Amino acid sequence: MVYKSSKETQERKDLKKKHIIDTAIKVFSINGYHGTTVKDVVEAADTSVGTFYFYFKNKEDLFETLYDDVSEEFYTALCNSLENINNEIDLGFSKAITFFLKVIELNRPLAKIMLIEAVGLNPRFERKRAEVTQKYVNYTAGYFEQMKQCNNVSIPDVKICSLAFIGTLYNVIMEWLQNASSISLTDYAYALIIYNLQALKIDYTDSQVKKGIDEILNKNLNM
Amino acid sequence: MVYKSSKETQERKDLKKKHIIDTAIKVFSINGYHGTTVKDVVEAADTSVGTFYFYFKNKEDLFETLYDDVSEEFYTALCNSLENINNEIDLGFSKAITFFLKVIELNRPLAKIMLIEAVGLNPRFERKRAEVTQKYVNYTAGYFEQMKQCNNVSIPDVKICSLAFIGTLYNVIMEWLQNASSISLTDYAYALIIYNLQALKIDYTDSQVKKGIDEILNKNLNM
Amino acid sequence: MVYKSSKETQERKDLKKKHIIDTAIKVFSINGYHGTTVKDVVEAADTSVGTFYFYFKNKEDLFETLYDDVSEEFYTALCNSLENINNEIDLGFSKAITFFLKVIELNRPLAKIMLIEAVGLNPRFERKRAEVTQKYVNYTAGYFEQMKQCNNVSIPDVKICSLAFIGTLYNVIMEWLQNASSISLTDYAYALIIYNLQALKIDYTDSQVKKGIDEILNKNLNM
Amino acid sequence: MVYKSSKETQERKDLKKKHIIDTAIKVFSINGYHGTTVKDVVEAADTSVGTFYFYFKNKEDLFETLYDDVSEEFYTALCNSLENINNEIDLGFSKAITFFLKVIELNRPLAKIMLIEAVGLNPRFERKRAEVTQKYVNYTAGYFEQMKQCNNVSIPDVKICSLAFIGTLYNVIMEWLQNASSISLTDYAYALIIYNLQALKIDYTDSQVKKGIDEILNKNLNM
DNA sequence: CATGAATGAGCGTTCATTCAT
DNA sequence: AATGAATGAACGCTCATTCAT
Repeated sequence: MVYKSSKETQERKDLKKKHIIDTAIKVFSINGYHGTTVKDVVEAADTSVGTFYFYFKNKEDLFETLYDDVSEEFYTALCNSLENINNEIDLGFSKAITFFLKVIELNRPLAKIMLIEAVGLNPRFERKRAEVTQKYVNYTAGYFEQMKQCNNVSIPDVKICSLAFIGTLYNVIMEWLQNASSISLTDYAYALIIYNLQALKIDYTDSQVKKGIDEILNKNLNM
Repeated sequence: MVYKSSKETQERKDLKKKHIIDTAIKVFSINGYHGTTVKDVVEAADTSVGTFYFYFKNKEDLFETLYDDVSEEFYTALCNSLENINNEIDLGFSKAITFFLKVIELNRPLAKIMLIEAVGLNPRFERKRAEVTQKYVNYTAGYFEQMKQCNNVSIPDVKICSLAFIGTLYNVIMEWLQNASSISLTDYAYALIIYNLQALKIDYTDSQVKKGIDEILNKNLNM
Repeated sequence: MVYKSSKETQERKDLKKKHIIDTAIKVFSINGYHGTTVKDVVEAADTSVGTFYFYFKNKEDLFETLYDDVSEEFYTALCNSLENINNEIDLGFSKAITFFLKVIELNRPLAKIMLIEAVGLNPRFERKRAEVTQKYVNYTAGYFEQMKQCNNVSIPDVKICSLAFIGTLYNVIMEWLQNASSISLTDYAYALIIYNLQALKIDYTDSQVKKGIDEILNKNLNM
Repeated sequence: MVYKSSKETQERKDLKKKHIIDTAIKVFSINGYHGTTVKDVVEAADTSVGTFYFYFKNKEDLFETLYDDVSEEFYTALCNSLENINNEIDLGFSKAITFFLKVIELNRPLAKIMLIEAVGLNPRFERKRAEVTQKYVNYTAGYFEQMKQCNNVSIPDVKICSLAFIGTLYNVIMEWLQNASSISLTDYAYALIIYNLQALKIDYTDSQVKKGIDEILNKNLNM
């Protein structure tokens, strides 16, 4: 049953699978999960249904792998952004949020899938999504916990504050996704940062915040 | 010609339509929109497909009326909750949020539909949902605008702060919806209130916040 | 079971039935039999489905009565037109055809139902239509038989000639029905008359034919 | 990419499509368009609904392709039959009509579809049918035009005479279709030929007509 | 007699999935 | 590995007909 697959063919397979996933992201983000047929995907990916079912168990399997990929990508982005926070918390926090918004902005279709298309698919997937969301919240929570012990911040309940914090990001991004893309998402960074800095009672100066934003915006991101 | 348009039959019709909608809320909140067939709804409502299509143009029409109803209900709840805020802002704010959470808690299926099932249905409906969300944001924004002019609060951008504020509520509710219902949503009220009071730099005392929460929790709500 | 129905109520019933039939003719001629629902008819007739089923057994019953009425009307027209033929055959024949075409022209919707909508409805009705058509053919055949014995005409097979004769009328009328109604059907009378006069080898003069046409066209028809 | 578009598979596809069409002709000619369900067709063709919709856009698409095929076939038959007319017009004309009737006789189901089932389907298709009919009429008209210039015939209006001519054929065929199939359609040839020869004032001798009929009837037709 | 709410059999159609090639 | 023809369960929806009021 285990055909000998040389490294090269394995690579070709991986590439093909990746190609289908990348195409599917585009198609799903335009037509939605239920509005997209397997035929739509394979035609856009210039392949055939048969090939599709060679690489994926079924339509939901595709979406799940795709969702995992995307979610991983964003998770890494979030982690990277927060890691850079050192003892200049206001600067680091500003940079982190701006960075995250920038990542989202550069990957609109991915964001649409994560935040819109993946919601309400079916009970089973809803559970999965809840778990993924939890992971994000936990990561932030861990961070907040750390801040709580080292600094003079006001966080009555780390978990709820994490939820609240991510909620602020979520809703601003949602608004941006649903409206014209002509506006830059990072335009919203300043108000969003202030809101959350104050919410957490982190000491900050306006200049540090603006400095953080600028540093990120002037940096080149490659994703 | 207008024999049967008598008040009684009209009332019976309204009741029947309401009955179908109420049943549909339950069914949709369990199986999701795509997981629910028209047959599911009519069987649960103890009626027939023909009758269904007498009252609704199609499945989407049902969901739309249902969504409008639910959204209206929550909107009213939000308005009612915020209206009671007078010059004791911290108390009023606490009461408002607690009240809103309590309304949600008492209407779990409705909340599930508003926040989960209605998302990512299809591009057309997505637009509708964006508009409804906008309505909520605008209402809160109007309120924040008012506060900005009368009080010593820090709101750099009213619109973004509204989005952020609603985002905090949204995400906490989502977490509650996706997990076991054994926990009371209002348990999250305190941390949520503090987060947003601080975010808006509203002067508050802990006792006022707790008083506000208690007042609402000990009050009987009839919806 | 036999309710006492005074003459007046009976008249009212007849009128209502007639009203529904007349309305149905219009609706059927526009949307076709299968494109017309019972609801369409009753709404156009400003009545209710219940009432409809009081007067008619079902949708097909309506069409059948309607068809019978229309067919009777045309049959009478055909008979009347042919009866006037005396020993000036060419004149009489011309008048008859022109008259028939004029009747059709004044009753476009009826003609559409007879010649288009009634065709291919279903096997059962197809038989009925064949019988009705036969009646027309037989009448004409009887007339041709008569002509054959009295005059110098060439009719090898009375039945086939009848079919052929009616076919010429039929096809010209069909063409007129399917195209813009801006052209008058009677414009086709002359060529049609000549075709059939020659086909039957009836002696004719051009002036007699034209006289026959003119006499009918200048006469007022009330139907 | 074009592996399976090999000649063989393409041929198999064409055959399958043809098979469905041929089966459908039989089924439609028995039950009529509205009396035939897609399920009826696929069961008769020993295939599945999915396959049906792989080859045809929908039920109407099937009927349309089928109608186009049939109509093309008869058109070719008509053209072939008329082309053989040379300077012995009476002989050629007789042969043409007899040939056409024979073709019809050998393809009863096709004729039923063309002349009965295709009528009154719906306004859209009615337009299509009118166009196809027009094509027939135009062809005959072209022929009559030619005769008019070369020979001593009496045709006041080429278009109307074409309509009339085709009408004679149509009605005789209709009668044959609607009644028992025990009678041969070609039995009607003689009377029909005489009717139209006289109608067009074409010089003819009885022997030539009979010769024309016989020649066709004794010839083997392969269609 | 009149009404129109209620019924449900049955239709056309879609599309995820399989499998022979 | 790749193809795409074949499958059929399952869906949304229509509409002729019934019947309680």
